[in-house]
Amino acid sequence: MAKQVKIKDIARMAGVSAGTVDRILHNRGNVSRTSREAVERVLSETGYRYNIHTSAVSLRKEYRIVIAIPTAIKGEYWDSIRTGIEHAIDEYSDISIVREYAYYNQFDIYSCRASFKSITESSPNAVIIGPTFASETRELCSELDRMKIPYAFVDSVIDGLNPTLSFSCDQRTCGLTVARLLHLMTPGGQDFAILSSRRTGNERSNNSLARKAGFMEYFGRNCPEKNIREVKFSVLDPQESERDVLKFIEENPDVRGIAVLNSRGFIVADILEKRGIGNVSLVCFDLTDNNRRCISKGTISAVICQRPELQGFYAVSGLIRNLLYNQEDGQKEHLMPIDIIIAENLPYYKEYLP
Amino acid sequence: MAKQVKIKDIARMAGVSAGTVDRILHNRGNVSRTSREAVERVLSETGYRYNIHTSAVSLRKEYRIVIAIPTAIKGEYWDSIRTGIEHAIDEYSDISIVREYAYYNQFDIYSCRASFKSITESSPNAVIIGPTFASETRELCSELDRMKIPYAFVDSVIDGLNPTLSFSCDQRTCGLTVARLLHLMTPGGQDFAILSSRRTGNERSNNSLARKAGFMEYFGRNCPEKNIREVKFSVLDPQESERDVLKFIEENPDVRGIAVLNSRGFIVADILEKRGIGNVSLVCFDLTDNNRRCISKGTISAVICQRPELQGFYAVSGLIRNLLYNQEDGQKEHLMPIDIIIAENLPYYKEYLP
DNA sequence: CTGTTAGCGCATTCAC
DNA sequence: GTGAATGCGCTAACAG
Repeated sequence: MAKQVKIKDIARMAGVSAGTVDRILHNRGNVSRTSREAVERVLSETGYRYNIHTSAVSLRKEYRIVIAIPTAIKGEYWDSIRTGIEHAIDEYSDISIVREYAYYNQFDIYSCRASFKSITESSPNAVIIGPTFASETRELCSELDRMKIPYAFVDSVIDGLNPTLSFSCDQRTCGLTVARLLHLMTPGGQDFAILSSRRTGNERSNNSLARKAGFMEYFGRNCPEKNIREVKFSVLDPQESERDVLKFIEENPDVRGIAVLNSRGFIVADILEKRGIGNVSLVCFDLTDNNRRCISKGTISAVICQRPELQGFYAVSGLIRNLLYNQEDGQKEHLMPIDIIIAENLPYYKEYLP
Repeated sequence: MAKQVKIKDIARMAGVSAGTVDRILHNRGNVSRTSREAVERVLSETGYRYNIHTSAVSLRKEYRIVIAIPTAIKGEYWDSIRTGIEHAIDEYSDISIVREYAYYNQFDIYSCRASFKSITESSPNAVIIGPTFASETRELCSELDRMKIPYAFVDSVIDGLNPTLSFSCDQRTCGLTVARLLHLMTPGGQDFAILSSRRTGNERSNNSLARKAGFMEYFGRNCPEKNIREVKFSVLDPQESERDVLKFIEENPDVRGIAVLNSRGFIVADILEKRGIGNVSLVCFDLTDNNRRCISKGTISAVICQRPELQGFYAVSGLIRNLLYNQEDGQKEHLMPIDIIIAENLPYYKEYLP
């Protein structure tokens, strides 16, 4: 039963006017110590929370949010993040939000630099960053810090930076989970493999390392006798992919379980299917359209989903809360749930409903 | 870029006043056919959506929502639903919502009748129902229909009724998923078992049947050679439970995988652990505190989670939207995702974050 | 430094 | 059947 008390009430109770209370609530300065103390006391006594609706009504500014993420190709990982972002902007359509995408090519550091440069030049009200290149991101963030522009990370976090908010999964735990699933999905398997992408520049390299560490940790702890092979394959050139994968399979006929520690599991699945190799189980990351197709078909056994849509959604809503209501209170680093998708629960999987 | 246009704009464009537009928007009658048509045309042309904030501000009514669910014991299934409900009410604290719980004992049909009777007598603005007893629920709903009170189902749905909203999982698919997990978790297992609760009255009986059907369907389709035993055990009297479970294990030494098609998996897990029976894997439903403990410990292999908190949350928010904004548009029946929880992804599992 | 005041967009009387 | 007028709680500009 909080929320009855209004700004006028606490003004009266503190013996000041509504304007003063408002100044205090928004750290807008120009308030005497005595007033501030009186008001703050009443504030905490009453547990005042202002009405988000009336607040939004009065506060009729326009906010510009720039989103700096790798190019979002329909049905792929970054597109899910984008979907969540759009969803949030739509949900908050009562507040004027202008969003601008500053896409960059995750394999091209120059495109990243160009994109990041344009951001600080346009001085937006907030930024959402899908960090790929560490040092470029660092530079961008230190500039944003200087300009006092809030920013949120999605997908992953760069060490040593201090974003307003971040949304990502614990990648070591993802690796553990993948290992567990692969182990389960490969009854009697003795040899396992990690396939990772060759030539992906810096692509989420932190993520990949942590995933691998988790994966190895699982097998080291639970079945040190298993052999874990590792090989890189091309994810850009289909012919090369096929050659890489088939060569690996030929040379390692005892491998029965393959983990692809990125979202490109479908590439491997499609190759194996095409060649009629059906006795190998496959686990990978991210519920992209292609992976979805392979799970239904059974050529991928399981996928780890990091709730990319929700990451995007929360990044926007969190930044809006920060901009509108200075809500710094909450947690800053959010570790998302790690979802497990198999053929059975795929049909009903979605990240939000209404 | 919708949402620029306001009520005054469309009033002007239709050559009427704001009041008339409002009457049309809220089906409040007293409006001429010509006006209505003019306005509706402009409305659809502009894709008008009114501002949820200003709307909420003006619309300063108090709403009473009654929640009729089985008694929520801390850390158990219905308590998660309750948590989601509370969370939503808190989130909507800007709108005056009074909630009243009409708990009933899910094993006592008389308590259910009494609880349901009190509901219609108090004529609330909306009702959330966790349906257990089918015919009692039917009666309640037909009364609510008559009184034109919107109601939402959580956890499950009763056939032939027409709730404003419903949130539940597809139980057959849950059964399939449990079967798949149990199959995976029990390498080399030949005999499997379903343990279900004895003496639970009508407890979610529809759910149980559908779950079992899904479970049997999986094994029938994928490994018809496996034997599926079935036995009931007490979930109320610990001594009796123990006797039931141990007797079953003794008589069926070849069973290596047990599915408990309700949330009481921990009871079986604890008994097995106590007796040092470690070679049996166990899969059950719902991430209760007890099940959580058993998953961490490894005495339960996997759990299916039906996002009860989100069910509660969405039931409230959906009803509020219905009450405030007559938003009948959206989908009515919502089938929740089916989450798979194992030891690895348990630590980060949560239903919402910020 | 402080109090007063004019809206924000919408819902709802209340005269016409 | 209709339009003008009032107020919701809060913000921000302005006058002191």
